Amino acid sequence: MCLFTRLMKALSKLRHAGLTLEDVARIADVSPATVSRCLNRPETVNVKKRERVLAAVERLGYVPHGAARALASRQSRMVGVVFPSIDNSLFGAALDAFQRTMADAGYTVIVASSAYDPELETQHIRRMLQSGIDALMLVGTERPDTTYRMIHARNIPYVTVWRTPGESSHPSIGFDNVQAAKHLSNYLIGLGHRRIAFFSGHLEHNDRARDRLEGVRQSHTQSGFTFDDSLILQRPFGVDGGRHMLRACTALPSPPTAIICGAEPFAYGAIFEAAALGIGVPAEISVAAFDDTWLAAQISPKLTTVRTPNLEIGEEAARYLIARLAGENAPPALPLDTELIIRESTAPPSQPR
Amino acid sequence: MCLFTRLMKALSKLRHAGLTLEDVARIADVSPATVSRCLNRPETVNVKKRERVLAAVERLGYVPHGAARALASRQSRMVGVVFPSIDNSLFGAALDAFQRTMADAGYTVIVASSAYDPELETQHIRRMLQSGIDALMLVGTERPDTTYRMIHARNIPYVTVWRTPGESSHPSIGFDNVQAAKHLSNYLIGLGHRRIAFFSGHLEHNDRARDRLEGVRQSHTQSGFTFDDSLILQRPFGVDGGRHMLRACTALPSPPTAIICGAEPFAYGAIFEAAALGIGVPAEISVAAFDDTWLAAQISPKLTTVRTPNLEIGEEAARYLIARLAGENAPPALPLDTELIIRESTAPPSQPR
DNA sequence: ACCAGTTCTGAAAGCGCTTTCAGCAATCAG
DNA sequence: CTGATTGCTGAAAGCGCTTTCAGAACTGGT
Repeated sequence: MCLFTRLMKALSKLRHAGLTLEDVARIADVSPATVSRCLNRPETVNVKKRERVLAAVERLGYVPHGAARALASRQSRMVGVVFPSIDNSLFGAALDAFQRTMADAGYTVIVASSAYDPELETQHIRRMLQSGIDALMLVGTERPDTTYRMIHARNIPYVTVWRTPGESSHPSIGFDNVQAAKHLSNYLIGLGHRRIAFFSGHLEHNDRARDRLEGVRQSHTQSGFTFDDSLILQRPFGVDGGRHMLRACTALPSPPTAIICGAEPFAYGAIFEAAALGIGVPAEISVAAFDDTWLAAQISPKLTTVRTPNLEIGEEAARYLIARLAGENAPPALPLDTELIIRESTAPPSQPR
Repeated sequence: MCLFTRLMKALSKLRHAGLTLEDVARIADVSPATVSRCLNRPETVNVKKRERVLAAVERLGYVPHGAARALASRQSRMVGVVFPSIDNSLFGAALDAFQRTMADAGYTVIVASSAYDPELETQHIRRMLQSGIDALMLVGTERPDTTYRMIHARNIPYVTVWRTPGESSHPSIGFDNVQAAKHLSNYLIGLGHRRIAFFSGHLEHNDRARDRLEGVRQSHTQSGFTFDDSLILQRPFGVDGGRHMLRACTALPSPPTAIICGAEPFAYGAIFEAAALGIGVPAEISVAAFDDTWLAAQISPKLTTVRTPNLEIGEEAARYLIARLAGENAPPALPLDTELIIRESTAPPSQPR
């Protein structure tokens, strides 16, 4: 029996290549249960014994086995994030902040990128649920009911970001896209613009973009103007999309005098292309956008844009989930503020009509 | 006993809020072992029985419990990545590719950002090892021996990226930073430049940056010129660093005629600041860099830069790890190619001496 | 010196899955 | 028709940890 046990232990060593809690227990001359307690709720263990155990842990370089821990305690201390894209400083900033806050609370973050593909998103969510994540963060609220059912079935806290709680029934941390867009549009209308184009990625699977468009619409209506739907352009996300759309809309019989870009890369593209075409910004056409990523204040002309609280979103989302995970019934944070930052890319139209 | 069992089951349901493999087994009228086999090695199960089981899985919406699986099978199907920064399209692209390739092979990716802080990196690695990752990807090879020992102790495959195998004894996927820098420097020297500045982030914890500097040095030596160490500037990573360094070095008594930026954001900063200062690029000073991220070809003047295979690095690293995980003793891929892309930001110096 | 109350501790029972192993049935060679 | 082989299957033994529970070891009040 003793031989057998030893053999098994040796074998286990070979495969696992790591110490078990039992090894630590033996060295510290306590029971495995006590070692476990030292690691999880140290205050419940006699101080002398605790020191002995921790010393043994240190000396052996023992690292607990996460899966075993997760299985026994029913929590993995991992949280999942599915973002439309991570190769984008917008989400990058939020992710960074989220990750940092989570790490401070002892959680590990799993990330996946859905590439703006709803089906891929579902797949990632399923895989993460399966990995046993304790919580989940998603962008926007638009996704099939079946997906939400999957999440509810696991009964874990989750949070959607980049929109406000008001805009859906899901716990949500973000800002009011409609208001932000309305504010920007009002500013442009105030400058005298009457033909405003809206540059966007595909609206179909992007509730944030649709919200922003809605804000532009409302701004027009409430100012007594009509928004020309033919000035809504859609292209794949990226600078090139912006270049294309600028070319397309300057070629129109009655071109717009201002452009609102649903995302900043479109604005860069528009400004770069305008420069290449010899079209003055803002002299001949004004350009404005959302997000205020690092480039906005660097290019020339400096971009008028709506600063969105990207970092804060990541941080608040983490804080909310941590609170839920701790059993607190915290409400999701209030809507965060956006700020219209007026720089050089917007001006009154050259020939006001 | 039966009552007790039932009670336990019910309780488990409440907490886990999910089906167990046993539930599926009961519905499909087979043993749990068979269900497990259906999920893992379906070909070993009689086809009729298998269909019955899979139907039950489908019908119940059963999702296996990852931690239990990991514990029993000794593999978590998760791989870890620690990057210096994820809010950076450089690493973003690689991460995206890595993640996609890994997902296709059924692996989940855990990411953490070390913010270029070696201590934070160690901490993240420890945490990931603890989470039970099956493999690990790290940037560069410079880190304490203790960290590598931790990894070896777990006996999991790992790969370092952004350098070539030759540059260290660790499995490595990337390109030859020294050669790439030498090539770029040679080009500048060939144009007639004799005073070349090197803009860099902190060299201390960045082997890639040091390699690039080394390449610039070698290029000078082999061309018979001496590289002026006082032209090595270091600032925190980012556009602002580039702006500062440009200002600093144009104020020098004998300013450089060309700048090599160890990372692209410095080049953007330099070009933006030069524009603000009315310094002509490349008329008065040439600017070149590494990485060829999306912005390089968009700004004006278009940036001369070394295209680095960011995406390929992510993909190849994933492929390598997948092969190792499958038990193949694959060697890490060959060094990847870089390409000097000559655009508009470099030209012969105005007054060659 | 004794008992109630308090603090700690170790034994043991799982957590939900994989995997080994023995056994049964079906198949095949002789 | 027999014995050996093959293909599938279910029982059962863990994987390495947490957590419950009962009891040991103290504490202080009387």
